[in-house]
Amino acid sequence: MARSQQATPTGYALLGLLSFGRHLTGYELKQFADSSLRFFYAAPAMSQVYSELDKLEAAGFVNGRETTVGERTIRVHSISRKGITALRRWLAQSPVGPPSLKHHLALRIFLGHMTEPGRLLEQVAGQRSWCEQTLTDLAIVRDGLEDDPDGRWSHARIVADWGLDYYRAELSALDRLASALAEGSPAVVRPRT
Amino acid sequence: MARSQQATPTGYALLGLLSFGRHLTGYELKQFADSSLRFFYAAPAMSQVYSELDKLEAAGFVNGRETTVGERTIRVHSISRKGITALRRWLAQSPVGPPSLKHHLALRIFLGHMTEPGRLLEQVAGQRSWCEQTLTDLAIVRDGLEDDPDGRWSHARIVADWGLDYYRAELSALDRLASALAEGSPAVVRPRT
DNA sequence: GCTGACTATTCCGTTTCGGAATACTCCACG
DNA sequence: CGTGGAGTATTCCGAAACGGAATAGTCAGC
Repeated sequence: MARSQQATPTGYALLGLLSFGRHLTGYELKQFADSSLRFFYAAPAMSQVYSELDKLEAAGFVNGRETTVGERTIRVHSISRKGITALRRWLAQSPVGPPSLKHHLALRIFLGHMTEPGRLLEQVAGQRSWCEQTLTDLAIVRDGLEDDPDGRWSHARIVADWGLDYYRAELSALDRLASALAEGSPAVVRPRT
Repeated sequence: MARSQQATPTGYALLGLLSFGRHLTGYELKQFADSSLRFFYAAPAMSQVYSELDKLEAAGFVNGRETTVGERTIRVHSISRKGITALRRWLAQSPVGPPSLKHHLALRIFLGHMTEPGRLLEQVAGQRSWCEQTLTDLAIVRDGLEDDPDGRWSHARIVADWGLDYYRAELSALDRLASALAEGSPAVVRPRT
């Protein structure tokens, strides 16, 4: 029976989205991920959403129901009782790894000896505006969670607030970074090796 | 000639490590990554270090030299002139994507409606101690960069300082997270702040 | 001379990414 | 109406990244 025991972390993340109780197509699930997971857990690729759904369904964790809309048949997914159990177990038992971060800008700075200082500052500025954008996007999401009669989204609110903290800190770290670079650069007339 | 044009991001990251001028085995390169990249750019798997080195060498970006040590032949790698050019070009031209983050703890919180509150707080505490550990590790690395006669590590210092900011912020966000959770579930007594 | 930690490399299967291809739906505009 | 473009829904494919285990030599200490 129990096929490959467990789903993959991404599988559980998607299962978790379904645990909010909605019945979603792969496409809708992807949209949901893009407006929630994306702020703290790199949203999976479209293709992966579908392949995970297949696997989750094979494991009996989600139920897929086909519906016909005009010419085409679409597949709507919901979490199964078995899926709920599996998810609970995973949440309770699987070790929580350290966050994994790929900070492309930090890599650029680290290798700053191979770059013109001006370019570096541009890149920091670019990052800064991305960060501001993300912050406003998140603020909008957070506001949308205000109206929550049955308390289903209370943890989502906590995470959103955490995210606001996180991105605000990111922003100010970016500013300090910019100063540090500006301080260091003008003095440094470097002969390129 | 030019095989697949460019290396992969991880390839460039490793090439960047070699750009500090040392001649390293795959193993040493991995160690170097583990003590530098790891703080801001998930260090690549051992296996990947070797496969990237192969690709970089095939592209002419690194020179591999075999040396014999007793019974075995080891391969020492250094960046080539062509590699330096390629790296510079990549740093100057490739767009700097947004940081990609997989915050496993945040996912757990987000799905908190499927978990016991106590378990959640434990997980936050676990994350907190990981974070403290990382912070002290990074502080040690940062100290080691103090002695830098030829200024080669000046950007590394800037990144290290940025990282200290980053992880300190992470830590306090974690504490606020813990309070938010504790508030929501009054049953639980909060451990020391 | 043995043992165990460290150095060095390779292999293999799975997970994840990313983008393109396909095709239907629905609405707005002429 | 009817057509075209934005949005919905799914699939395919190849490349990138991960992770852990297997193999094997080196070197120190006992």
